[in-house]
Amino acid sequence: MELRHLRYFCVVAEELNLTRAAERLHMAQPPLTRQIKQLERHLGAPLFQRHSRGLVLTPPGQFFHEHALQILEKIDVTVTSTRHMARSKHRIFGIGFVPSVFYGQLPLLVRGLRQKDDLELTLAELTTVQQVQALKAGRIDMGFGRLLIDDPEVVQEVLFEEPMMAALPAGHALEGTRPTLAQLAEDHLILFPATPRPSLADMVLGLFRRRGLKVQVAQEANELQTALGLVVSGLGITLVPEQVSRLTRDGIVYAYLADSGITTPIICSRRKGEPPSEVMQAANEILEVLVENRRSGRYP
Amino acid sequence: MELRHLRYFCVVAEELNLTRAAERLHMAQPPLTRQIKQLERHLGAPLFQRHSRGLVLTPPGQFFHEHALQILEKIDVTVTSTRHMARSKHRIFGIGFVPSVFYGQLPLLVRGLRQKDDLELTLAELTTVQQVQALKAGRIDMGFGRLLIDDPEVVQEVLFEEPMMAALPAGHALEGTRPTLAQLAEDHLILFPATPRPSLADMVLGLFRRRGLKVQVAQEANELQTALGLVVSGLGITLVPEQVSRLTRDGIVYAYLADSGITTPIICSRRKGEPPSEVMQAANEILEVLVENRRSGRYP
DNA sequence: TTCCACGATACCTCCAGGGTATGGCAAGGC
DNA sequence: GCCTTGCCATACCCTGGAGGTATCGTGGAA
Repeated sequence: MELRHLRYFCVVAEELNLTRAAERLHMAQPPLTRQIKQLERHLGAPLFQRHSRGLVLTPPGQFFHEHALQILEKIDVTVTSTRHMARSKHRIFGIGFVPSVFYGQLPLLVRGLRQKDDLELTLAELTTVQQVQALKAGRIDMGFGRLLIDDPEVVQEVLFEEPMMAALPAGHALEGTRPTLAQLAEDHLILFPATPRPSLADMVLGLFRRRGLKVQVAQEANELQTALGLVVSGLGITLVPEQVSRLTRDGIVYAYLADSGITTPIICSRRKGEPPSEVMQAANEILEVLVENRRSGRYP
Repeated sequence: MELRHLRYFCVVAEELNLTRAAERLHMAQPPLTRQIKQLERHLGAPLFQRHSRGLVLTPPGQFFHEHALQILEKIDVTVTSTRHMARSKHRIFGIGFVPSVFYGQLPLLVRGLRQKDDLELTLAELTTVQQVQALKAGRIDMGFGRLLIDDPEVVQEVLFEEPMMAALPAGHALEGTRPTLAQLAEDHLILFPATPRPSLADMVLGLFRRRGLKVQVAQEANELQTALGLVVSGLGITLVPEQVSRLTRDGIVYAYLADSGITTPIICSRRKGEPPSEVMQAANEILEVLVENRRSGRYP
């Protein structure tokens, strides 16, 4: 499959007529028909129902159309940004983070670093795995995630272990108790983030799996707050880091777990063996203060 | 540019050696060199620095690598999901929504619909524009967004107008006041969601633009809570729908605006002229109750 | 019944992807 | 200092496949 397949498909999906789509694409109708058939063979899924006067998208065709558009859009954006970047001329300090660590002290680190002159920070939402890859490739300089990853080129430091709490719909039978993972496993689970993986979602699944507990995943959400919205909807329960519970939300109650040791680490990742730059030293100092504050319970 | 360019590029970026990359790709080294050069010409950006013993990624190359991997991954996922869907056999009621509407009553609509037997809901995070496209294509059946879009095939109903509030870092000079948009325009603005566009971000930009106010966008974030994290970081301020302020967060204060009429609509979009199915009727009834509750100030 | 719109197939052309051969450069080893 | 080696870039070549035209088959509209 090539991009031209996606491009051709999207135009056909919009026109629902191969002849008109071919005109838009400045090509003849028969080769377009063949390219669409080639795409369908590759996917092993019919994307259109053929009729004597035009086409109708099948449900898989509708699904594929939605995502093909997103893919083409992301490609456009990536190309444009890459071109833009090629014209830019300055060194930046890149920080990668998973969104769930942005509820605690990380914003204060960013605030501290921003007070330094002549430093441009870039912040990228990346999974921990992506952070490790990005560090190795030099795309970021520091990463904050939740998963321990064994990589000889990257050093990971556990800043602290954050307890996980259950997020339950208000009125849930377990409200006001300290539920066990076994009790929670009887409910449906809402996972976040949906993609990319592996992520905190997989860590959560691992918690249950290691205790021989089977869970039913009711839904996945991209954003943590969307997951909480789904909890309000009654689709199930979710597990969140403790800091998240500080944002009280209608329809949600949080509960500490009865099981001990149910924590998620906040992990700082750096490249191994790299003498720290001045910026990195400054970041490390700010981090030490933040970790000490967190350990001693001093919040801003 | 085709997908093979991205595939070749990613292998080269991993190996940093064209000869080894060619071996991995089961092709000869000279055509691989040409394909990479072709990609660089297309981008108008050098992706590698050449050395006598291998390559080094340039910063644009690093950036492009990160995104190319995401694109290829999304393609893989899309292909797999499309194949899976082709084997599936059932009709679903699809709801599209922008994340910021999931802080209010939408979760209750989902909860209500889930009580109906034999109904499978799918929930998709989509911009309002994407919702209109998805409705027309039959990919979803109802959408909840923030932008009015004139489309002859889609009916939009404004459920209610939600006031926008300023989210300020605690300690901000405007804390405890009712700031004007002009005052806010003097600060940096944090926008969300970053992509895709147009979205609530553009609606916010429009608020300032229509009053002849220029804003400086300090950063964009994908998630609303990440944007709030950036506010905590001191990067700037952001505007959020009123419902969001119910989640109090350390380091953030919310302020009603002095200007009147600064609201964001919650809009329900449906296909035009379609006789409502039983499910659609049920959804409409639940919505009416929710809207009435919201108007009369009765919260659950 | 006839006409037309439309997608699918058969056959054809030619270009671009991938091949081999080879050159140039620089780092490493002796 | 010289030779060897690793590696990327260019020149030239071949052929498979993308895209072309011609035409057929089907079904809806007039």
